[in-house]
Amino acid sequence: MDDIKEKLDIFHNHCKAKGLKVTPQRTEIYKTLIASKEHPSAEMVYEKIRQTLPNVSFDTVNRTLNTLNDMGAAFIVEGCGDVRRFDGNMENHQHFKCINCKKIFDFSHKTFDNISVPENLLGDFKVLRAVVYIEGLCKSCQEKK
Amino acid sequence: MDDIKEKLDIFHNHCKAKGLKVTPQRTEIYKTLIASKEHPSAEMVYEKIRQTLPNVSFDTVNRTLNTLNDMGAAFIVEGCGDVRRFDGNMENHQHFKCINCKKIFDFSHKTFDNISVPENLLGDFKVLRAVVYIEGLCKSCQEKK
DNA sequence: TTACTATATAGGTTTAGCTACTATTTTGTT
DNA sequence: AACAAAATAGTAGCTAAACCTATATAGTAA
Repeated sequence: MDDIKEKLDIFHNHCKAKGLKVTPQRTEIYKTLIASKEHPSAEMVYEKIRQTLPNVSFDTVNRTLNTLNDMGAAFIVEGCGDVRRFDGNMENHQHFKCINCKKIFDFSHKTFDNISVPENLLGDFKVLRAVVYIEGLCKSCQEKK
Repeated sequence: MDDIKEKLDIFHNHCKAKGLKVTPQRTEIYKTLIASKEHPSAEMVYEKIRQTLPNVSFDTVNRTLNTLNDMGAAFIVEGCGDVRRFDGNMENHQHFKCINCKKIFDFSHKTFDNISVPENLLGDFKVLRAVVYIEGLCKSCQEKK
C-alpha cells in the first residue's frame, strides 16, 4: 500500500505550504483518520491513537482534527446534533447517516457529486461546501423494530 | 392569520394520534418555533418563550423540541458542529449556513426539492430526510473581511 | 363533576463535548 | 549547535444538553 505513503507525502507538503509543522502526533492522527472508514469522532481517534502513542492528550487529538479541517486535509461530517465526526476522504462522496445507530455510510451518486448551486445564491454567498445529506434507518436498525 | 390556528389544530391532532398530551407549554413552544424564521436553538426558544410563560424551564423547552423532532412536527437542521438548530417548517426547502455568523438562510431550488435517492440505497435504507446543505459566507460576513 | 392514571413539568444535578490556558518540549531553520 | 516559532501535555473551565425526582396537569372513565 504505497497509497498511504503517497498521501502522507502530500499531507506533509500541504503542512509546509501552510506553515504548519510536521509532528509525529499530527502525522499519526492524519494516518489514523484516513485509515478509518467509520468517520470517527475525536474520542474514537483518541482511543485508537493511544495504541501507538500512549502519551498523547485528548486535547491534541481534538485540536489537530480541527486543524486538519481548517487546512482542508479533512472535514467535519454534516449531521444533526450529536458528536462531531471527521472524514479524511476528500474525494467527492455523500453520506447517509442512521439516526438510530449513528453509523455513517458513504455512497456516491453522479448527480450529487457536482451540485450546481443556484445562481441567485452565488451572487450573495460565497459557497465553501455543498453536500447532499440523507438520514434515516439502516438495514439492521429497521429489522430491530 | 388563520394559518397559524390551522397549524395548531393539525399539531394537536398529531399529538393525540401519537398519544402525547396537549399542554400549554408544548403548544406555546410549537407556536414559537413555527413563528420564528431564524431556525432557533433551544436557548433562543427558551428566551422567547419566557416572555409568555415566565416559569417554563429550559429542560422543558429542550425536551419538547426533541419531542417535536421525534414526532415529525419539526426537525433539527443539519450542519457541521455547533449548537442544534430547529426548524418548524416541514415544507421542502434547503438551507444555507454562514460559518461565520451562524445564520441559516432558507432557499428553494426545484431540482433539490425532490432529490431522487439512489436506488441501491432504497433497498437497504429507509430514507427519512434528504436535503442539500450548503455552507459558506453570507454577504455581510464577506464584506467584514 | 369528580376521581383516577398516565404523562408532563420545574428545578436542580450531572454528564459530555469541546475549548482555553500555561509551562514545557519539539520542529525546522539559521 | 543554537535559536525562534509553533506544537504538545495536562489541567482547568465552559456550554449544551441529558438525567432525576417530586409535584402538577391532561385526558379518561365513572
